[in-house]
Amino acid sequence: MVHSVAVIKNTRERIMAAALDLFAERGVLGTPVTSIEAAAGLSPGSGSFYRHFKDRQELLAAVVEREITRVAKLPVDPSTTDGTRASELAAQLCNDLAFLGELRRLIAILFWERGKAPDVAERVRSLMVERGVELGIAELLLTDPIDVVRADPSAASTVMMCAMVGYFLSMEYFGTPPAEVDPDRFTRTLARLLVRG
Amino acid sequence: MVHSVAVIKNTRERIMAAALDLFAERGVLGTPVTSIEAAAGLSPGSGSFYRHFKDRQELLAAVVEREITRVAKLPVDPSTTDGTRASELAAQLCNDLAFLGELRRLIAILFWERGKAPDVAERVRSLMVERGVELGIAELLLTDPIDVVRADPSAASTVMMCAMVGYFLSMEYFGTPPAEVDPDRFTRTLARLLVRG
DNA sequence: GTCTATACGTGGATAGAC
DNA sequence: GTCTATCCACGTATAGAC
Repeated sequence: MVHSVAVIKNTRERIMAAALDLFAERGVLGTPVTSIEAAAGLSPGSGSFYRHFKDRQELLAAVVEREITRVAKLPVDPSTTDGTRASELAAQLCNDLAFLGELRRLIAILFWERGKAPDVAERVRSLMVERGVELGIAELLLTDPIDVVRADPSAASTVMMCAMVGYFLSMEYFGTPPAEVDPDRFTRTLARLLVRG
Repeated sequence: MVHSVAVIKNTRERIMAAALDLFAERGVLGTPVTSIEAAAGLSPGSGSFYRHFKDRQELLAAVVEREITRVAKLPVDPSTTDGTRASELAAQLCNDLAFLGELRRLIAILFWERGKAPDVAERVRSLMVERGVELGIAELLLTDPIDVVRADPSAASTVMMCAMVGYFLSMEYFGTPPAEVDPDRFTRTLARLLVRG
């Protein structure tokens, strides 16, 4: 029974896809429903949007939920987490940078929404931490750690995470890192500060 | 000749002071002129605002300019930059964290304005970099540096700056650092990763 | 399910009295 | 220099035809 399933993605999908980009780019307040309609191929100003969502807030919630789910399901690029050498950690950090790239829109929306959505902030934060710190990296740091890491492993993890987040956000919001250092040099240097070899 | 100078700060000042906070808190788009008037003790909805500024954009420019000037003039808390020991760097980093605190509103406005004000982004960025990296810290790192720092000093500086910025922004936007690490532990650990002793 | 048309509210900005 | 009053643009949201 085929029921002639629509070949073209249905409108609800197109609205969500368009809104994700627009919300990340201009913020929720900065993207009127009219422009969402336009971006979704609907006539701007017609209330066609409202056949699919109650209002902009409901759309926002749906979009964020969907994107969190998508990102959470992304496979954890392994890159051999068994050894302890700096080059392996550097590779792991490169993966983490890519993961932050996937979180880009969510982070942008979060920043636009500032205090307005503490629950979203918390969920995005734990996505970052779980992926970046808990899952593999912490153990990597704990394998034959240097003195500083041994002295306070969670502080060292925090430094690592903050450096990554700071680098990523500098790129996103300043258009460039504090100095002119490319991702490869950055992750390599960070890794060498944290582990032996 | 006293000319009876106004004891109460004049309205233009009050508007700018109010706007700085409101813009940082809710963004420019998120703070109607009416609310600026209210916050400045004027009747909201009266156009009294427009006797002092042409429009909101002009106000924004004035406010940002003024705040950049204020922050740039802040004295560079010295905290003895002569030695090379980790505790001294940590102290310096604590000062830097305080300095980022002074930049708080500018950074917030910058984030709200995203791509809209690349010139402001550049100026805030250089305020950060000049204060944090160029001015004292770079030399500190170069005095009897550890291998990693010697190998690529500007990459190491970048890691340091990014860690600081990442820590600061995590506090501001997530309400907490990636893990529960207070500023003191954070700066101490970061310092120990970067210098001998 | 999308359109045209429209009612309504909020906020930007000006006019003119005081 | 601040007020009241007002105009206008824009965006939200609904009604009803197709």
